[in-house]
Amino acid sequence: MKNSNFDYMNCSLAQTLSVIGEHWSLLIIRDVFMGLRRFSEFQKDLGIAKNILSERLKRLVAEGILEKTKGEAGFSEYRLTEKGLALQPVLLSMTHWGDQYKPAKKGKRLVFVDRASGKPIQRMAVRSHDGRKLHAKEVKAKRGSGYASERLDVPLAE
Amino acid sequence: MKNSNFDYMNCSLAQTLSVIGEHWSLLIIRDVFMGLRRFSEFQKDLGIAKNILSERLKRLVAEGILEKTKGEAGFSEYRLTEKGLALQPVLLSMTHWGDQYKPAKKGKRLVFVDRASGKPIQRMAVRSHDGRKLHAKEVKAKRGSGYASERLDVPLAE
DNA sequence: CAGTATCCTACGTGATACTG
DNA sequence: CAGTATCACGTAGGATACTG
Repeated sequence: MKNSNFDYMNCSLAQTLSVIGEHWSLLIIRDVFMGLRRFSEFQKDLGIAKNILSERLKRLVAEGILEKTKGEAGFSEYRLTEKGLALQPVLLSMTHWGDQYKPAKKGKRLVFVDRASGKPIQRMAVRSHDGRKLHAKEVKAKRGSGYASERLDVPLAE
Repeated sequence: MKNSNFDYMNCSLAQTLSVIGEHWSLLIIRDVFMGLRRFSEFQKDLGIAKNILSERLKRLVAEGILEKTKGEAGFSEYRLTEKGLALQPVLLSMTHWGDQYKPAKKGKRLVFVDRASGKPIQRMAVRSHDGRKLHAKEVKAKRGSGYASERLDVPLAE
């Protein structure tokens, strides 16, 4: 790839990929969602080289997805910002897809529950304005005001 | 990375990343969602090298995400299988995040609508069993029956 | 503990030429 | 049109040693 990011593409998906679409970033973010906070925890959990981890954390902080603070014990800690927390639908959509199409033999590896009720959350789904679940083929894309390229104007999943 | 995939990790997210977590795959899938079907269309739209595109398409077909058929004109066509269509929540979650945090100057690049009503779909959101939208911090992870590693057992976004 | 600094290797990628 | 076959390159990534 020319410059290893997709900024030049006028596409929100590509924009997102330029930030998190790289081998380690999403896994680090997942770890933070799972409650890991410290450099050594990420390193142990992921088996990632320290120089790479250092670089990735720096990048995620620079992107405003993580924030670095000093923990009680005086060690550095990384936590999700709101921008980072907003990635949860992405993580859960991917996890649900993996649950369905790349399942573990014995059942789901993780179950996500509503902290208040303890009941599992719904599967991530696309919903119409009035809340009905939509199948992929019921959705189509239209140009928005920010649409800038000469990309083919074809309906989504026609 | 040792083997460029994450199969060794007991994690549905990592499983999903091993299939689509690579620079071009998701963008190809997006193109198919947008209605592109042919090798030359992908190549032109993405500016990807032909050998790479060939390899990626082969992989996506092998994974059961795309299926290759002969179109009317005798040319090869690629279409999404149900497994591929099931990735729509992933794509839309990423797109919505990009819309919010990496916006185009003039507004949304694409708007996704319910084909029947023409009205925009809802933003992708995590929902409780009874349909309430949940904030990231209201969700926590619990071990499922397929949980197999000695990973730290920490709550999600505690 | 939480990194930084090097070195080295392998793989993803791009460019180009060729084929059925 | 839809690929395949090579080659050449850059950089992400791993390993290791070192530091505040």
